[in-house]
Amino acid sequence: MLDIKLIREKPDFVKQELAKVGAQPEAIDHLLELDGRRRRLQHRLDELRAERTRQSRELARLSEQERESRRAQMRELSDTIAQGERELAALEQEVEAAMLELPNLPRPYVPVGSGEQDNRVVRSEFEPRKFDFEPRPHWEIAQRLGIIDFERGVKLAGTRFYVMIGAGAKLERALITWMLDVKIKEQGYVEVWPPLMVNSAMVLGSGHLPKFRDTMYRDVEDDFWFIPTAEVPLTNLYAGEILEASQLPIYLTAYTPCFRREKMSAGRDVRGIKRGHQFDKVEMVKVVAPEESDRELESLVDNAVEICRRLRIPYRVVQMCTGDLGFTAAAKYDVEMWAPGCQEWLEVSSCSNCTDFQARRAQIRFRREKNAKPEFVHTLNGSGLGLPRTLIALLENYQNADGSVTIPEVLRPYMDGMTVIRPRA
RNA sequence: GGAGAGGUGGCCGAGUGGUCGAAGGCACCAGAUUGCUAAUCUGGCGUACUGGGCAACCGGUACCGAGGGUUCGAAUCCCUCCCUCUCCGCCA
Repeated sequence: MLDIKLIREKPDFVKQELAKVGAQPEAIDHLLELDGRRRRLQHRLDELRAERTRQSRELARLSEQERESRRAQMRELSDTIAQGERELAALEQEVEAAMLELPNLPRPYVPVGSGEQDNRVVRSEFEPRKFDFEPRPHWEIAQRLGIIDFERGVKLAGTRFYVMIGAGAKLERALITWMLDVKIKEQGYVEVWPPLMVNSAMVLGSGHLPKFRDTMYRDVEDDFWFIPTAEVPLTNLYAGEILEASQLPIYLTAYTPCFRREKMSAGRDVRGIKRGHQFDKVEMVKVVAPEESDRELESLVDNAVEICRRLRIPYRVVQMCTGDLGFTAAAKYDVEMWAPGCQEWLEVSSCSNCTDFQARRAQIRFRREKNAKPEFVHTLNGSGLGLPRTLIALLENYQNADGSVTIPEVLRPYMDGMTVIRPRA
């Protein structure tokens, strides 16, 4: 959510920034009109209520007969107020709804652009491996090894589901545990095991509601939403709270399954494990003081990249232009791994500085000093990393001519010393 | 799922229709004071919106789990819901 005061004071600036991210600047005019009506009504109501309180207190001192004589007129005043309150509530809801639809504004240093084609590769490492055979796509590798069963996944749940079996399941678990260990032991994150379902206030706080309602699974009986990412529970961990400056920065990490309907991507990436309805992810979230967030984004990217480096898989970091920031991000970097089988760069992490956008929605604040005014924190999030795509890159980069897959060195201790996954007899 | 108890400011805790945003205590902050860690005194000490000073301030309104209702007036009465605790039932 944006700051309504900023919109009131610098509407032209806000419009200009919204245009950069591809939003409709006209929404601001409508919003200002609503907001003006809301404020005028609120002011009139405040005066009426003050008047009622004054008169009510007067009545308290009068005799029953005197009271009776003024009751009708008091009632009229009360009715006027009640009607105004209903109008105000409706207006407030309209303003709120309009505010919730506005995306975040970009940081000043983000390159202006209209879409993917304007993104910039800012760094990369490792040359793509030269194969002396035709590298296979991961679904072929996995099927030959018998570590991913696509047919039975469909049988159990439906399309976009798969089953990992034997060394595949173990490799998934090894990746999760290893990534968490790096986050916790080396990068200063606190491990969290959050609920996988949250209530609607939390999904609103993270910015997934109302706009991305259709992309999430939910329980129809109760107010439960399956998390599309651990960003939701982690960012909301301190929702509604006022933190002390000494508590910041807060670094959180969690491994969780994530659930997505993928309705908007119907028909895309249907092969393999690139885009499932359920997938594993190790997530990182930072809660920081506003002046730190730009710097913290850089280190968040470093934290994600470190996983790629240790796996020794070719990767690149892409800086998103204003047109590709998405709804909540004010600045964003994607980390992509090269998949030689699929012949594409796979987004394994997306690191965002959400500035105070989520903090406003979720009311996460902090005090610089004991009796200082509360200020909104800045929140950041990034994958560290997404499992399926990391696994794709791993299988495709570490495949051998005979169909076996070498296990990266860093993972061997987590695989009971296994060095190669070979086809099952 | 059933029965009972309860949800008040950072915490504890009063308040059962009328100057209650809410006593008191603790904690915290500022100052004063006592020549030791510490004690004592005074003052301050919620959030949001809003009007004015357009700054350190002064005023208005809202908020006592949430939402409705009764009333001239509700933290206080009524209804619904949510949550916590205790007991019972059920269950992985």
